[in-house]
Amino acid sequence: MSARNAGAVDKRRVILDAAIRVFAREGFYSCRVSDIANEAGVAYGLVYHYFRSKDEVLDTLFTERWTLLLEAIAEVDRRDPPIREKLDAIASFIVDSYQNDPDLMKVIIVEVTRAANTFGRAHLPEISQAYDGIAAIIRKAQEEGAFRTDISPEFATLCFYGAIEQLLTAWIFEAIPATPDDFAQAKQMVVETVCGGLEVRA
Amino acid sequence: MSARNAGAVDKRRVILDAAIRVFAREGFYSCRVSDIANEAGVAYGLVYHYFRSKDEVLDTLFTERWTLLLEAIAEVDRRDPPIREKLDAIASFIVDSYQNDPDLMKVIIVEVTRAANTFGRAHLPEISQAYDGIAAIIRKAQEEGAFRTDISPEFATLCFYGAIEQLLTAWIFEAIPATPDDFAQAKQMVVETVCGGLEVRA
DNA sequence: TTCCTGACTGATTGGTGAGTCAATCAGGGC
DNA sequence: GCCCTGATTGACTCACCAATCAGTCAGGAA
Repeated sequence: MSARNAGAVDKRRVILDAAIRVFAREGFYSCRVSDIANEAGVAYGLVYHYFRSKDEVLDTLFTERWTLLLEAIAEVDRRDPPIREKLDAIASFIVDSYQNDPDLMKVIIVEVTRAANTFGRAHLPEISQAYDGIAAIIRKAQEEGAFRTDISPEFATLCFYGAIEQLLTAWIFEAIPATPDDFAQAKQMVVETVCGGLEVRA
Repeated sequence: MSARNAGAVDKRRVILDAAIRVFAREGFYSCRVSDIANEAGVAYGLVYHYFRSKDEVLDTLFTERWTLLLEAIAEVDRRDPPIREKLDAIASFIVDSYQNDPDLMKVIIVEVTRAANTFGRAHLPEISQAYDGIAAIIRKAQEEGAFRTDISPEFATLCFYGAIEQLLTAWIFEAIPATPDDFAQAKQMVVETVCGGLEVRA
């Protein structure tokens, strides 16, 4: 890609990684593009060499990661394990993502999936796609008789995804502890609670 | 209060109501203070006569409404009906608030409770107070043997509140229908799902 | 009638920060 | 050696907007 830096770092990547830290620390609106450039150790203008605008930096970060989530959901559905394992795999993917890169997940949740006027609206199709994927999985569980049918799949999805996002929010706000143990317990408890409420009673 | 307008409207209130609409429509950061003044049909400077800053307008809106939520939670706990009714009352209060004034609830959720860098951090004590209230209610249900004890009250609260907030978010994004029937069903289904997952199995 | 208070006005200011652009520099092909 | 391409730089521009402030106006008190 770069002739000048054959073995050197990809500056575009460096800028994106710096942007994650800056957006997480100061918020998208509060930070300045020069903050990103400084954090990346790069000249101001280079940000505009690689990205058309400040917005495009955030769009890129979101799309990169959300694509992985959509793939994870599709993969789970393809392997077709028992419903509990499916939901566990999805919850784990999201929680693990946070554990591995809390700053990035913070940015995605705070600045995109919950930003109803700006980026959230813009990325609504991709966000909805994730909901639809989860809803399809739940619908199948209902058809197979594992889940009760008096709660719509779309609604069950909102409960499931909402619980996970609230969990991440609590970590983001540092309102609950975040040791590796807490992460492990949390996944298990979300699945336990939601599946518990959706399963057909014996 | 006003000597000049003895029988006239309270301009402070007019400004707050206009701010709700403007914040909901354009977002706190994107809108200008002049938008609020125009919407209120009031001179620009009057906003600064009643409020020290743009921030203070949002702070006021949030605190006004959140106080009502905290009172509702306390009241439910005081009356001490069965646990299902308690959670139903809380879910109903929030969903009804949205139904009655969607713009205000949109602003509170999008701009405050989910704004981890700005207003959310600032109002964390009040937000946490609501969580604590709900957690206390769930803890009592556990002590009385109605709820299973292997899921912590704090965690159960996150699931419950997270599901509700995700529901509102879906309405805010216009991702799900919002007829009076949908509101009624929604409350019922949140309580059903979460209680279902938390109750002790027969 | 005069003065005082406080609601109300809107032009102005001052700071800020996104995006531009002209210039520099390094490497590769000829 | 020379040109071309594209990465890289950072000073500058320009629009925007929060906050200020000097003033107007209305009603009540004295």
